[in-house]
Amino acid sequence: MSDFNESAPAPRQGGIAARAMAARGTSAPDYLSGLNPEQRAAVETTEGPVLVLAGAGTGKTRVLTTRIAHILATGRAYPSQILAVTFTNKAAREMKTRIGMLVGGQVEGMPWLGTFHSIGVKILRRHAELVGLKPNFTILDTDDQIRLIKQLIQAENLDDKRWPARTFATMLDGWKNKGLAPKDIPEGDARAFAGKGRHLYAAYQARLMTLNACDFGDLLMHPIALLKANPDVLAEYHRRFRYILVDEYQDTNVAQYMWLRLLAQQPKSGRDETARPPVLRQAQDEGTMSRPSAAAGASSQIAERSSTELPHPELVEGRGSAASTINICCVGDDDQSIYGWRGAEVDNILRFDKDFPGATVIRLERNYRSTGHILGAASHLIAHNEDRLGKTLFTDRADPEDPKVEVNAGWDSEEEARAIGEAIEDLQRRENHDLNDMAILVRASFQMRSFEDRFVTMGLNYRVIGGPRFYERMEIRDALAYFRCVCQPADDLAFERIVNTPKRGLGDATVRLLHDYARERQIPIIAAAGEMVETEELKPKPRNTLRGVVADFRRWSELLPTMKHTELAEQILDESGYTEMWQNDRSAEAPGRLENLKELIRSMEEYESLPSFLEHVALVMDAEQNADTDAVSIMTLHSAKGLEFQTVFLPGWEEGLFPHQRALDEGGRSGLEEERRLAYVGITRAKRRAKIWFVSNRRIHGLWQSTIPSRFLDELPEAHVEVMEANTSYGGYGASGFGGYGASRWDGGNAFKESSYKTPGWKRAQAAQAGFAETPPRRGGDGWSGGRTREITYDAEPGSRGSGGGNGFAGRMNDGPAPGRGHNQPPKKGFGLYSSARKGGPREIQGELVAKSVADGENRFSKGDRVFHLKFGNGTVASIDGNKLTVDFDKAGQKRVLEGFVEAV
DNA sequence: CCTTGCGTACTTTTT
DNA sequence: GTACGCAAGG
Repeated sequence: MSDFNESAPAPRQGGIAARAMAARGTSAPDYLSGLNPEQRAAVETTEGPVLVLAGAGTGKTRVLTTRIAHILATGRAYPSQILAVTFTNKAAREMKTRIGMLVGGQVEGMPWLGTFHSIGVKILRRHAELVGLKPNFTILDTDDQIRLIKQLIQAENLDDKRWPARTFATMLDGWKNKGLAPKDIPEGDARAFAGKGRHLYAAYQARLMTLNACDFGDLLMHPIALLKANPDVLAEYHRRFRYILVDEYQDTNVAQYMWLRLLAQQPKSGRDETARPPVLRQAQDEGTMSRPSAAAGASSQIAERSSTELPHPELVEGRGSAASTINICCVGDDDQSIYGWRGAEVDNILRFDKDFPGATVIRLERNYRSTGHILGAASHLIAHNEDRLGKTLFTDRADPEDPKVEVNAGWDSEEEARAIGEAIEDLQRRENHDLNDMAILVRASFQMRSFEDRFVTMGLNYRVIGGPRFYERMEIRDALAYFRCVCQPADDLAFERIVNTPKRGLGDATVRLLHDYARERQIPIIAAAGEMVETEELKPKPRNTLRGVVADFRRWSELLPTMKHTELAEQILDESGYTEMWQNDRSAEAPGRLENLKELIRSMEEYESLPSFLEHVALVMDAEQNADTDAVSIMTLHSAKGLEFQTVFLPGWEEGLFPHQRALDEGGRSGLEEERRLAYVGITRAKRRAKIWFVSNRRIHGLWQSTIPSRFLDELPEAHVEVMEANTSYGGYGASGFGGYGASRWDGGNAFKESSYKTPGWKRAQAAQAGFAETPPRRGGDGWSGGRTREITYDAEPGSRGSGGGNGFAGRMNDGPAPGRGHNQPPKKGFGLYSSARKGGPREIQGELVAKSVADGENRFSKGDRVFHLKFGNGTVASIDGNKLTVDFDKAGQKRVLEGFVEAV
């Protein structure tokens, strides 16, 4: 609350503004040197709405941070008068550091640099009571949200199987992304969930209010509602924020757009979700901050500012339309909009100049990251999209040594992993290539597995980026729930989460009783528990247990003010039996979980108290990956956005996977275009080398399916692409084999051989694709599941370029069993691989294959054999069922394991 | 109340 | 193929 009143302090000695000003040179300041003309324009056009279309690798972040430094250095605004929003904490952090580097020292006093959500919280905490919350409201994460919804669905007597809470949560998210309150949702949605859609939404919101809680969507929704309903509050913010900067504008959703429009005080226009009273006021209204009205323009701005407030009279020099005070600068790239499925509206960026009339649009097209081949390939590909503002990346760098973008074919996903693994080792060996500077970017996370398996057997260091984040892990959430109960005795969801964790015999029945009791009396569950242990309503056993739990929480709560928070946290976890629970857990993950808990306590050190820690956790916590060790990164294309690598591997470019079938089915043309943008993002991550792969067989949902090359391959320009005829060290695996064709060049000697779109392998791929393009689209199916592989025929004209990109539907390839193959077996081709794994120390991964490909009756083991298992140790075979063994392990007890996972001793 | 077994689903993910 | 969640059994 405080800094509103001190909103225009004189620059502190050594404060950011002061230092920035001191750093300012007489002519062009240091920070401007090294910018190209477009970048410089983007930095210096401070007044009026500006859209910076920043292509991949064109120095977007640099522009953004330099712009802020410039605004500060020229005295246009104080740090506290700049609103700078990003999407992720990571981006916010990076911006903070980089501004700090420009301006020198730490970025103190940029209180309004943060994510949409964190700034939303900040606004909301100040004015919580205006939307019916208390300032100390809790922020629910997805998990809490789902559990709460589930309760509501059950309360409505709906079958939670037919109406899953997950689905509702997704809908909710969609509504909130669009800024729709219960009364605003479309009729169709209102009738969803057995006609209770709207009712459930309203009930959910009501429940949040009684819990004094918000979900993530509310962090945007509430501020919007609040600002709309309270013009005086809105006016405060208008006076405060002299400059607004938005990162990754192409990712904003409707709600974020509304939020920005409100704060940017954009007057009513055609597309107006943010109707608001005209609140352009003169500065004399409030405080010392001055903000000129739209009409007042630049001159009055200077006139009104006393020397003590803003010491630099050249405040508003020239630029920008004097008639506009909307100093909003949005930076983004429509070609990198890949979050449509979670509510991002590319439209926001596409029509920026209509939303903000008179906007300056600046294109950054000079790329500093990649080679000409990579840019050429990416640009040509993305040019197939219709909905774009249009930008062409270029670079001056031209090195004839630069490799073209490679397209490689493989037999199946395992070969793909193997070949990429070898390519990585090759680069490492021949060029001393850092593993840290290589990445494998996949469309879907299931693809990661084959790489992990392969790299484990190869002994190649890798790290998976993405995955469940630290604070989403079960043990972390459990621990946090304990802390929440101690700090916020009204946190029902937290209490419900851990009453019976570790198991203490307080199951569903007891919880339901507690719940009912609490509801009836309108008190928090913990309080209800406290009361109920004094009554006869519970059975003696649960009653005594519960009494113990209640006493524990009382005790911890009392310790809260006096004890050091890290120690208290440890004590809570120990005394509750939670630590012990994992110590006794035999599973492989248990040690890791204990380690995570320690890490959690460690990370608490940085905070003052348990409550202040909890405040930050909800929004800000994530696990930093350690970059100390050299390792290849494996991640999804989505999480690769914003990163760059020397070499990038792009596997899985097959119809149905990439573009993904579901994106096609559900998104139509725009779905396809988003997939194409994803491909563009993938290629442009590479500085020097991009290696694309596709395979002809992939296992999807447990079934092997034949696949055809992605249409995106056809959209790459030949001039920048090299089609590789490949072979691997496994000889028999000619990589160019499509659906049963033998390796055409597997005798071709070492490594890769240059080829082109004219090679037989490529033509076969085309033929296959042409054939499929003719198969009628099948609607309403669930994509890849439920089919069997079908023989691919190659009777189409060789070399005929399939209609490829055009028809919007991938051919399906699931109509009958592939000849010569059981439909549930890995496609066998070549020789020796699987059988060689049977003897002589097969590794676990290959062992799995053995287990599956061995025919019945050929078992290696018989009852009574002594065997060894990596995880479970030694044991005795108790019974055999096909390739599954039941083994009595000496330590771990009886388990069913695949034959391939054990070895004879 | 806790374990076992079956059915179902299965792209992407930040806050 | 596998993981996860729910429903029935000990």
